[in-house]
Amino acid sequence: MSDLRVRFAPSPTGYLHIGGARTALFNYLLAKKEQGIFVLRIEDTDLERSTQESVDAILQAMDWLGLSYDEGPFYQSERSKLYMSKIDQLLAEGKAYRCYCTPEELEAKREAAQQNGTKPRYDGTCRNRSDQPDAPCVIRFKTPLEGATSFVDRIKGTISVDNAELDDLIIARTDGSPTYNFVVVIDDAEMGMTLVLRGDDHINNTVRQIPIYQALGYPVPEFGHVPMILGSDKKRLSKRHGATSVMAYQELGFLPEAMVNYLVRLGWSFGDEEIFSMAELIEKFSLENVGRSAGVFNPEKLLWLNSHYIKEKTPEQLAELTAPFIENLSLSIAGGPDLARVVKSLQERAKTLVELAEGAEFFYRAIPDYNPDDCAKFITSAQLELFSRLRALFSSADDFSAVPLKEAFSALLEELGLGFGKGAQPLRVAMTGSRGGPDLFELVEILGRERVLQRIDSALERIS
RNA sequence: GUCCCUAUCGUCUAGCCUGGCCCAGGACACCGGCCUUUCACGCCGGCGACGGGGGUUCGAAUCCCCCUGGGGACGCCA
Repeated sequence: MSDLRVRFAPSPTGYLHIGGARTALFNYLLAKKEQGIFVLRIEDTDLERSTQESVDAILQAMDWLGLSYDEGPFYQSERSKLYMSKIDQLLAEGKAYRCYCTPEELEAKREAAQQNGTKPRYDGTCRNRSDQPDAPCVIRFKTPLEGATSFVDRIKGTISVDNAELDDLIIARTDGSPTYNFVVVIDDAEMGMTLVLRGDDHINNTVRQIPIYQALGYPVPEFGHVPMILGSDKKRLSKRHGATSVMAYQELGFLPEAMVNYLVRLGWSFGDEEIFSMAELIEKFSLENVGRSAGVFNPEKLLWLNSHYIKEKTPEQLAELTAPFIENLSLSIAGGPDLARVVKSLQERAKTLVELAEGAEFFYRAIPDYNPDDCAKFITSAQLELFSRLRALFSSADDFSAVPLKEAFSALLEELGLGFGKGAQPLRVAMTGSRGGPDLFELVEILGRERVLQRIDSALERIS
């Protein structure tokens, strides 16, 4: 048991996306590895945009990935009393002040600064005003005017910014509600975080938050900033690049093991190893091996990992996972061939559960969907005798299993003077509707005598 | 624009701190071959990178500087 305390603090304004999932994962892994505590906190200070659906979606996605938390979820919306008292404290100590500038005035100042070629910052108009009129105002934090704020980032090393670059940030809005940069500090401090590990888009926030810790007399935690995830065009990952929601990948037929493995390897490495179970990650993960630069999200590699984990499942596990996807195809599994045997025959051919379900389709249709081109080639009057003989063979076979069936089939082909491929392809198309798919006699066995005969009859019908 | 971060194959990365073992290793993708009744899997092989320029050094992917590229931040959002 170490005293490490880390957290994941999403704002419930949408689904858990790929980037958020990775920071959550890194925090989780670190906590597990160090036997520390992983806290979940919901940052819902923006009441306008926060929704319960988003909270549920985030919780569901974390659960799917296997990221359990030790404390929480805590909701910032329930902690306003604490925040208010801290604002009062800063005001009383002269470390914060009321600002009466209107949004319009600020907007004008920002524009002027942009024109000037300098960073738009609040100019401190109200910082030293002596009157305190009873008018709408926000509360601003007095950022140190001189010196620099620096910290040693656990991933990036020393980061330092001149305080002159910073401005007096708003810690409470006109309606009195506290803002993000303020509540984050209070929560991270009050919840005893020893390390704040978040996306590197927060680096700028970190240097603004450190003076607040100091003003409030809190110990400053350690920080680590994880690089961003980019799309294939090196732009920040967004919907334009495809699915960004973690749960969208679940619907696409991805396994959580694959997602976790992919996410962790995007920005972290352990020598030449590529495949990691959660248990191995907990053992091997460390911040030292996290890269410092942004990475491009690569769906191809995710797909490869997914096919790897599909192959690793037992047929029974896979059957359970695939069943809902088959039902999505409006097919009924009940009454059809045994699903575990079906997925086993398809297992090494599918990269996703969706592909697996699609591959299983012909098993669960009364008559397969015949591919016109393949039929035109393999189910023709030239195959009339073949199919008739096959019908007789299959109906009279004593042992309806792959090996003896294949032997009998080979003997028949020899008798007819046909090569194996000449006979196998027509049979395959008759059984599955097209070329491609599992081992022919394996699938024949799985279908069983009744369905096989049905399909041969159906093929014979098509010929005539 | 200003500030912060960052820079090895198309992509994820190893190597960099502690220069020589690196004319740079692995993985995905791609290409070719083998296996095979099909499609896949698998196996074997191939293509492919130290962003540029200056230093330092006997020697630099590794250390220093500049340039350039990329990302982020600049909100009464989080």
